[in-house]
Amino acid sequence: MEEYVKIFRALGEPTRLKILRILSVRPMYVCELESVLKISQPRISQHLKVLKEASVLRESKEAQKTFYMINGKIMQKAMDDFLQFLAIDITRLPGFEEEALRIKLLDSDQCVQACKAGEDCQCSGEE
Amino acid sequence: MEEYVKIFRALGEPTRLKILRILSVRPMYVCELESVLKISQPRISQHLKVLKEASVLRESKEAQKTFYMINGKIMQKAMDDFLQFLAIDITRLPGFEEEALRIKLLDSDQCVQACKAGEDCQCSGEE
DNA sequence: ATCGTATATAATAACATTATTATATAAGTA
DNA sequence: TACTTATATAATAATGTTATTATATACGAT
Repeated sequence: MEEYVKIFRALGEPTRLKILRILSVRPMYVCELESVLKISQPRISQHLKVLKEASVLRESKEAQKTFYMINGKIMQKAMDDFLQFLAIDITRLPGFEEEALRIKLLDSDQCVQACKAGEDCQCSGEE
Repeated sequence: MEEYVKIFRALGEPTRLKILRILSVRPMYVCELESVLKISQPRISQHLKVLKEASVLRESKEAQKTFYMINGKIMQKAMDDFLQFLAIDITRLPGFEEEALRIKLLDSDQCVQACKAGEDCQCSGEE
């Protein structure tokens, strides 16, 4: 799940989306991005780092320059995988063991049964 | 673009992804979520609000209870649209007029020409 | 070696997000 | 009406993110 958090968080920021949109025209050097975006170089470098760490971008060092390009397939794949992650049977999902159990218990859970039937509902603080 | 920022930011948070994953088992009342997640009710309500404002969730009020469910199609659509947004010709993209122009100028831009040729490169601070 | 260029990193200030605690609203019940 | 329940909202403290300014690294050229 952390994978999805990382990629969505990387994408959920306007400057980074802008960088991404520009790099999708063609791969660029940092100095080219600077020239296109008209924002400071450290700001660009930091955002590039976040995108790179989320595997959205790849870099290619050329002497003292760095060439950045989109990892297009990884983005498509992450989104497909994410929709799968939502669709798959929760009992098979590592990290959701307790939640899966509690959902099962919901239906036999007095409090929630009552809740669903429109009776008293005090579902918190138990266990 | 703000649309994408909003939805990705909403998805880029572990508690919210967890909520989403659980609601994808089936729609639930807030009190059920509380029971499954074992986290505080205001915390859940606040995250539900963020997800709702990103159109990822819909709610249905039933008396004093609120039933939350996933807006599955909107998520699929947002992701498709996003990949389109990256693929479309940038000169046709509202909000990217200046950037499109500067990319065009890149190739006629002395500084960047030099940069690409491996000569001196001082692409910032101009204009 | 020294200098300049391209990029990265560190430190910091400004700002935003998250979780908690306390309180408000709104609906059903006695 | 007063009481309880379900949920939302407000205020706050703790934490994380972003932008800036300053500095470091690493490479090429002189």
